[in-house]
Amino acid sequence: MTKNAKYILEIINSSNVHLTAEQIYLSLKEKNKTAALATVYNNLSFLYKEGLIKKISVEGYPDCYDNIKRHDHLVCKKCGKLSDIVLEDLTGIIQQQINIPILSYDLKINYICAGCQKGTVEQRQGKGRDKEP
Amino acid sequence: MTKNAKYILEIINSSNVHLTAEQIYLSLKEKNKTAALATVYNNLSFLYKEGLIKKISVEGYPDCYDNIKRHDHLVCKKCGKLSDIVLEDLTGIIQQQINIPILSYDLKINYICAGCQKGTVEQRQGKGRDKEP
DNA sequence: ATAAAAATTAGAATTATTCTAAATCTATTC
DNA sequence: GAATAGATTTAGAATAATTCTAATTTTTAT
Repeated sequence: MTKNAKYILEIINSSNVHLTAEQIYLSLKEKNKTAALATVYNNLSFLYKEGLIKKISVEGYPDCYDNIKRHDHLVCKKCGKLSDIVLEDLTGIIQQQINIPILSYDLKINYICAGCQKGTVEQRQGKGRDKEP
Repeated sequence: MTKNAKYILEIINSSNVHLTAEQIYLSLKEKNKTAALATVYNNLSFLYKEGLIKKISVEGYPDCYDNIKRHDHLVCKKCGKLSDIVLEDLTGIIQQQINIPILSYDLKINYICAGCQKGTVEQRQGKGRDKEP
């Protein structure tokens, strides 16, 4: 594993939020001034193939990266906020109902976060320009 | 609801696969020769906001659209194939473990599809150019 | 029939990501 | 320790998906 790959893995594992490639790039630059965004993508792709990190896709937002500890996600339907939650392992319940062996599963739970309930939270930055008024 | 929106909803609801915006555009053109891709995006966005369709994100592949009947998804980790599966509703089990009210959930189950087990399936077309040799 | 509002179109623009080719770094051999 | 091969990184061009803009067309209400 190269130095950059190690740094990037460290950044992901020590973060308590879900970072995008761009955010990881900014963080990597603190350790390695000359790092390029392409290096981040190269290494993310390598780490992902090796199964050392997870990738999370939420519709309307850029992919972000996560550690591989088993956990699920909460997604706020209003502001897009993504957070971790640990629920019981559902593999057994799911496997009972499928005849093919399952490798793993991704569970995203949609809700409205506390901030959005109150109505005073700005939207998470999604793709493209601004979304709604 | 406009004519195009109706057509698009019909296309999504009557399809037994998961269509991308591009595929919906091609399908829409059969009904409406002059349709533009932007119209497809406009209407998908409208239908999504109205809760009339679902949007599915799989890392590495363009978003695709789905009907709103409750069901889960199988994702082949090798070729990216996305298919439907109906499992028991897990809302109860999940809600028991969370104090905030949940709206819904998205469950994606990772497996290796029959074709990939045998080894003779071409990869689903993802983003960018070709992936691996 | 006319005016106002909404939807559509075509194409430019944007964002996230991948690719390319040259440059740099690393490890290995003599 | 220099020469070399291989891997990694860099910088920027290229691409794909999606969004935006502004002009045009369609629909609706008057």
